Amino acid sequence: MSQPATQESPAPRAEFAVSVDLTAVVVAVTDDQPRVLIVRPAEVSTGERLDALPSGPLELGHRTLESGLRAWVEAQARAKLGYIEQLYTFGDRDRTALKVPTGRILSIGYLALARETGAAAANTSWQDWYRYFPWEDWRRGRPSILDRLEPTLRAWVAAGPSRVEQTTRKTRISVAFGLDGARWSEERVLERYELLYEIGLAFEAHRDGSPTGCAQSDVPTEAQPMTADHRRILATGIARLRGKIKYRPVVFELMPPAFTLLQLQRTVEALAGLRLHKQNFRRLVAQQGLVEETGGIVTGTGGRPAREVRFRHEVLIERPAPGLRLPIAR
Amino acid sequence: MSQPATQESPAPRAEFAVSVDLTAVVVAVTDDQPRVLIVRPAEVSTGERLDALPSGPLELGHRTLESGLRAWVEAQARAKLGYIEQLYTFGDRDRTALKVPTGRILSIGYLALARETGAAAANTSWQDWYRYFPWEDWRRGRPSILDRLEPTLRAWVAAGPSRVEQTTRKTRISVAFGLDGARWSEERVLERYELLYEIGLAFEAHRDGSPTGCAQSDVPTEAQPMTADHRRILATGIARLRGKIKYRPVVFELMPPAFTLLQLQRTVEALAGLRLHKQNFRRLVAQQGLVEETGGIVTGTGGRPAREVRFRHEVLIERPAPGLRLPIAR
DNA sequence: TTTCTTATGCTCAAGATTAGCATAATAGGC
DNA sequence: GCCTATTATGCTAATCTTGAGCATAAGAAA
Repeated sequence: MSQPATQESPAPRAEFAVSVDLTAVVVAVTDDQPRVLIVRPAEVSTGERLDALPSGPLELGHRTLESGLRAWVEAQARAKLGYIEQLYTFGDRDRTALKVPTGRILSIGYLALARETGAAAANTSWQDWYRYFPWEDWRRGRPSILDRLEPTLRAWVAAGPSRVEQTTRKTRISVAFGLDGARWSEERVLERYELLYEIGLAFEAHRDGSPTGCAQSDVPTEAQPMTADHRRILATGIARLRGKIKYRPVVFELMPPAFTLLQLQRTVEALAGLRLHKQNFRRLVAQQGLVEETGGIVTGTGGRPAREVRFRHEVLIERPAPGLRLPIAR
Repeated sequence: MSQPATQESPAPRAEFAVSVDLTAVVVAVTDDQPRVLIVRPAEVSTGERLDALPSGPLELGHRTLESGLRAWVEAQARAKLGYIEQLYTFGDRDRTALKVPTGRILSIGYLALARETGAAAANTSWQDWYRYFPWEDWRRGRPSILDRLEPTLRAWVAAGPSRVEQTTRKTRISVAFGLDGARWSEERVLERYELLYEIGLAFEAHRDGSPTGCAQSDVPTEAQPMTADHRRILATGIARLRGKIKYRPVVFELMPPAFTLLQLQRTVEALAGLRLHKQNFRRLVAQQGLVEETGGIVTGTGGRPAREVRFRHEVLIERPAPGLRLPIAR
């Protein structure tokens, strides 16, 4: 056993070649659709042109990981990023089509929020994120693709090698996909994707040569795969964002400076993939003091004109961490 | 601008040497104190013997990052880890005493929960985490060290180069440290440490040669520093755990199989660094169905004997994701 | 036996949530 | 100009949740 790396250790030992990719999930909401910035690789070797997230290798010149990411994305998309947060670092040896016997590729995933600007740069485009996860959009009711996935999920449960394993599998699909009486939980995006990968219902599992529980022909064609582990990173980003909008005022990073309450609601609905109760949504926003009136009135909404509001930046100081509470003694 | 890394790209390019350290915050609670597994480096070169978290380099043999971490920690501490989750990946070029002009050290931090077993392995020990963050323990009221820190914080505010910057700084210290009427928020552990580092009230800032706003003599001596960026990783772990206990039943990973409600409360209090309201805490635990009676009675508590309870594992299936809710339309 | 300490049951008021109904104000078709 | 569809917004009743506390039970220590 070698010594742990400490302050006193010598220069980093290159046990093997590690290459670090900084990968971004850049989100915007336009026309009530959640969009993600996509890069189409210019080089085609296999004939497959898989969508990719903007990314690039960590370089010596990057002072911090975040500044490196910013540099790559801003160069590729010619857009300025606002809010950024790190998501997760992926480094499974076998979760890629590209097997490197002497090295390893790490992907450090980031979530960034932006406002879609008119023209995307060459080779980039904004894509509806439900293109990659059609089962995640419940705004018009339960997505029909779930009916097509369910038989394969059930078959995988039945194929469990033991009773105990079958029970475990049943619980997993019930909780993840809201089956057998369980409630759909919009935040379990990554859990669902990982389960589909494991079962073999994600194209990437077959591409990577991972062991799967079903045939490649069972993979639904309407769900677009992505290059490398990018769909996994995107799932992580969506899950994080869906969780975060509930306790931090991050939605406003996606809104124009002034907007109506319905626009705000539609944006949250687009992200959560759910319809929300209008009156209660408004009360929630009002009582938290998240917005203030600009004084403007927006007509042409097809009904009574709406008041125009803007984000109250003061809330960041006033109520910096809403969220849950412990029963604190005072 | 080079091409983004994609599935089709060749073997990873070693732009420069990247070495990846897997670092663990291993937490246990014993005698109502939150403890963290610490490694004392055997090699001493500078005369300083700084505490370190268990860690080791990512190696080719590690199938996943998590299994690599598990291997390192279990070898160093001779203990099995239970719950594990990834925290964050740190890679700031200049946040270490060790400047590597041709490479970079990444630290991937993990949080692991354990039960303290009798004897720690040689070179390892369990340390109270408030040894590194004495301002975080409010169980016996406001920690006095805050009185000693406050003048330097105020001086840093006053030293802001502009009125705007001074206001920003004032808000930052108020929110982070619960000054000027703001409420103490137990989750802002990392924010507080980062602010102290920036101001120069953390030893590590002086060690790293980072620009600081105060003299090294202002650094409080009762707060133990750590090697490399380990105190930053520990702060991240504490913050994550303090947040997580509110919406996931992770505390039970730290409890013995059977325990009393007061023991459970003291454990949560140890982690949160706060005193909790007893009756309300019990009601919370009861109404969520988190525990069930074992039938046992524990005497010798210094008062009326307590019922013995155990964690109800079924809750993981029944209520898989409590947390906040959006006003969903049904 | 008294006193202290902890365990546990119960209550009350305030606040937040869920699920509605009702009314106001515009656009568009006739 | 009038009716209707559509959206905006105000208001309410029932239900849950939370904060704070009182009262009693049952051991341990003096």
